[in-house]
Amino acid sequence: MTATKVTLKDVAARAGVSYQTVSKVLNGEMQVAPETMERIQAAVQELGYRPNRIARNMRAGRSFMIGYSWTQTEPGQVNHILDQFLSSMVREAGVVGYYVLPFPFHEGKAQIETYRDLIRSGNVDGFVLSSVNYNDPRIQFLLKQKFPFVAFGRSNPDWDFAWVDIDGAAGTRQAVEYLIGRGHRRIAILAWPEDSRVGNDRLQGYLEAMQAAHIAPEPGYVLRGEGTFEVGRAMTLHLLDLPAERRPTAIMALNDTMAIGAMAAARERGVTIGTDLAIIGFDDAPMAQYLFPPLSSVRQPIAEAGRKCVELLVALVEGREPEPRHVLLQPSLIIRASS
Amino acid sequence: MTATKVTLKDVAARAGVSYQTVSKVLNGEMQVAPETMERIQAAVQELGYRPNRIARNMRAGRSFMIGYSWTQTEPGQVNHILDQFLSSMVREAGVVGYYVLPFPFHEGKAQIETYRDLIRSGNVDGFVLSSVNYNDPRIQFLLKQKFPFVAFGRSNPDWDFAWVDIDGAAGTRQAVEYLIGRGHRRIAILAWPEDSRVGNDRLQGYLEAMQAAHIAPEPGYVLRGEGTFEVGRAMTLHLLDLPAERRPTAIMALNDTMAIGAMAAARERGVTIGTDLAIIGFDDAPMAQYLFPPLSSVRQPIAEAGRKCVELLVALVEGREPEPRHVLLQPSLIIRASS
DNA sequence: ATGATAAAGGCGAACGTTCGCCTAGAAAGA
DNA sequence: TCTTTCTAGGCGAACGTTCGCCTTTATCAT
Repeated sequence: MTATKVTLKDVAARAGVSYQTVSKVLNGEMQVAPETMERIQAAVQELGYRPNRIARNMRAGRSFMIGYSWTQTEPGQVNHILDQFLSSMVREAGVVGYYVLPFPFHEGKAQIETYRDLIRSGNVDGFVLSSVNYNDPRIQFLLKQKFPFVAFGRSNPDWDFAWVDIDGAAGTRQAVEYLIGRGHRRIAILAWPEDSRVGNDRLQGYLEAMQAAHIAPEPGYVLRGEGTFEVGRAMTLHLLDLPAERRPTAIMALNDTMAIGAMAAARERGVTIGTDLAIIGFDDAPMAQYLFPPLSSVRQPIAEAGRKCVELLVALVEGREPEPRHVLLQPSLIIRASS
Repeated sequence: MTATKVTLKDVAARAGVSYQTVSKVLNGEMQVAPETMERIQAAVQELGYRPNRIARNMRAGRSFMIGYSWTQTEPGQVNHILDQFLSSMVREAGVVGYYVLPFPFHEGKAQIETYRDLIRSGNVDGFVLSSVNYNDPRIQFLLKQKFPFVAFGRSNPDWDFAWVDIDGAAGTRQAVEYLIGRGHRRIAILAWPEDSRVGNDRLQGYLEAMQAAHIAPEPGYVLRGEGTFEVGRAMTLHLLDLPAERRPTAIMALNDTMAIGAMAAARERGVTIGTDLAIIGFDDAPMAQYLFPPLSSVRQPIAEAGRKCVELLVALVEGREPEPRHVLLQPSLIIRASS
């Protein structure tokens, strides 16, 4: 039916005014006689006019697009984050007249080239970065280019840029405090390699909680490795094979996948989870509640983070100083039968 | 540094030709003297020129964007599909010069309005639909508008449109055949409500496999309900509480969430999964391998589906007839300890 | 009556491309 | 020598907006 695109000129012709007038009226930039107003609105309705976004962007000299790219998880890993994070960004962006543009993730040098190309071709007005780590080359590049971006996650402390993050230390601290409150003293932590900023943050919360409770940190209780099921399982087997007086009574894992590995190890050693050994994970993966026993975990306000990223970025893009420039969101501890 | 946008005119000025000539040379639509060619290429390099995508689209009268929207899962549900599906679409689209535009999902009448707006504003050249079901209003609308789209999933048989789907019946059939091969005769299925096209497809595979093995379909073995943990658990409790001679020895669930509910029920009744009761799920959720015991499941080639959707859609958008017009991908059975 | 002011709306230009047609000069054929 | 045919490249126009400035007519105070 209305197959052909309807433009300002079509509306103008029908309303009997110039097309520029229609534009101004629709944008509320002009006073017109009430009857003219009505004629224009009627024409818009009848023809089903919508401003052409491309032409509008062309004129505006920008794209009203937010670039976003994510590291695809290996098969077998979950990205339960993406759905919530992206959905909330898309929604929030829509409210303020933007869209989110997902683009392919590339490793290595090609990655920066991708960002450069998107900037040069005018494809995006700004970026949201995720999977941020120390010395992130994207941050380095975008700072140098003075191109607007918001990082979901922190990086080097001496770099100044807008970020949104979840307070990983607070999450772990809360969990460990809970364990201490339940009488645990021998609490081990399954941590990540030292080059992980997120891992170090979360580990920090453990150290703080232990110190606050005046529990001397047993050196062998901080284990580091990749955050996989296998690593979590192996670490836990090692812990459970310690002599009885040094064997931990609780294990904090920096993500649920490791926690599930820990659960498998406990099962193998005939240790009852929840009574003999408390286990708490991090992320509150959707499956956590269905495990046996259901896994306690630290839940992150992902949707809120997505909203905030967009909010800060749009401010930057439009030349306003975002207030505040850094957002640290609080996770919450979800207690289930595993602890 | 190169903060200001560099345009064709900048390149042209530096190369000493008209900007239209630069355009044609870069698009390979014109023969020029080798030295001119070199000068142009040098200028492009030195200035870091990239064609402005908005202007290009403006001229082309289209957006080179593929609209995509998905139903956000309730908290507690997993969307492990999204990561793979979207990533593969984005990648494939990039290869052929398109981007994927995610837009907010709306329920009810507002949904069609969203699609209509995207079309009228020239925001997208076509759509990929997911979560398709019978009588899908989006399909109805887009067919009437003659606007290009590809559905990931089938709908009413008498509607003619391009789709990509995963052969759910084949997946279930394979799984049930496997169970029969292992000697099971009393096989129950945790199915979905009758208004689910996907659910009916998958159920069909069960019926076919049973019939092919000449196993009379026990009426009480086909249970229907929402695909949640709780429903799966309740159905399984019911099955396990049947008198011994009618109690099933195997359960096929139409998704992993129900299968996990079934596992919980078995545990509650002291039934050993894998020996006393075989359980097979569907989807091969990332967690399936880490459950206890690891859950057998039907894995779907999601990334391949995403690629195919884009491939078909781009053909439609560019006026070619996609060949073939329907793609039915085969899932594969992953056997683990639960069966 | 006269000039100032406001209200209502018109008009040209520009954003950065691509497309189609045109032209100047050189080479080639008659 | 004159016409034709290439070759290399130029030029105007258009896509659909928005923006700034201008014009016309009516209104008002002096």
